[in-house]
Amino acid sequence: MMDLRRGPWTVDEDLTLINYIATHGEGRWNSLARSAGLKRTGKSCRLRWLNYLRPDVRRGNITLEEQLLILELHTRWGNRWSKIAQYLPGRTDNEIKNYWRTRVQKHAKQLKCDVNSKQFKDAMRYLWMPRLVERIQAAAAATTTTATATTTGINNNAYSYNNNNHLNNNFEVHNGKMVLTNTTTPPSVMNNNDFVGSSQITTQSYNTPENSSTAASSDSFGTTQVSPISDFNDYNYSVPVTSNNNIINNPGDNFYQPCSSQQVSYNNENPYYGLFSHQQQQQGIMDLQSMMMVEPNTPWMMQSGDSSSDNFWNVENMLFLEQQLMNDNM
DNA sequence: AACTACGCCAACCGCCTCCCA
DNA sequence: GTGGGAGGCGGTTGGCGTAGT
Repeated sequence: MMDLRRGPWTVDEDLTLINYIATHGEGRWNSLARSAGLKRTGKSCRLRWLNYLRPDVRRGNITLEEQLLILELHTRWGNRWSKIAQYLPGRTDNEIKNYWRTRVQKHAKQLKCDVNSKQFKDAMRYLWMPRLVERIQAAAAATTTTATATTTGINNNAYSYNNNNHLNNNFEVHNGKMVLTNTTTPPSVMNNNDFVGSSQITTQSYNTPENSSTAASSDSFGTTQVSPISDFNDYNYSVPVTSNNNIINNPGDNFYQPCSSQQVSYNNENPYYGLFSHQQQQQGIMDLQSMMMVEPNTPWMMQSGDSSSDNFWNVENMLFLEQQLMNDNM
């Protein structure tokens, strides 16, 4: 009650908390705070641990792949930050929430529309997300020219407690397809309904650095079973479409698709292939054009060459998008 | 150099649910 | 059944760094 500290944590406090948890484990945060001699509330200790000190917390910029995933998952679940965070290993709900508020809402502000408005959601779907896919592809293409990537099924992703040596991507590209991978503990509360529709959920060992070299199958090795609930490895990331390429607005169980040769993928001719139906593309571009017409010099019309990581609606993109739609018409 | 505006993000707050006595 | 504690979650705030003037 008395003499409780607030505000930023000191290095000493951090070390005290880390050492205490290393010895006694986490949980029962109020008594933990008292026992460890920290003049903090249990809540404060819990938050500090989960959002900052936890060994597997991932720091640094949100990658393109993560941005894409956040946008997609937010369209499904809204502000369910903790649920979204479950799909971005190493990222905290706080971090994702901050990303959304600072970056995404900034764009909505630039567009002079509400972040929850149809206008803005269309802008995300028809501009931002395709642009992200395109950039991810471009980056992947650059990578694959220097590396001989093979697709054999399960990836060997070592589960690691080293902050900098894991979790760099939830996606990898194999044979030109975005493949959702998971390199750490899958969501502990995930159930099958959250995930794959028709495909079989299998269990999988998550590997310590010691056994990572033997992780090329879904067999259990009997070592360090972290949370073998569902197999995150080797799922294509794609915007789900029906057989006639109509986008599934609420993908539900079909969102993450298992790898298969029939998987809709992106190609060089039309990066938006499989993303949106022709009608939706038409409607989307018309909506966006009408937005642009209102105020042609709105600040979100960035100049090309701006390399801002989340700048997606520059003149180049708009022209490119329009060109693609015109080609589609022919 | 000084000041201001703005973006980022760690931390806090309040409400809710769950669990257990 | 119920009251209280613990933990979880989403919204909000405030401090710090930096870019702009």
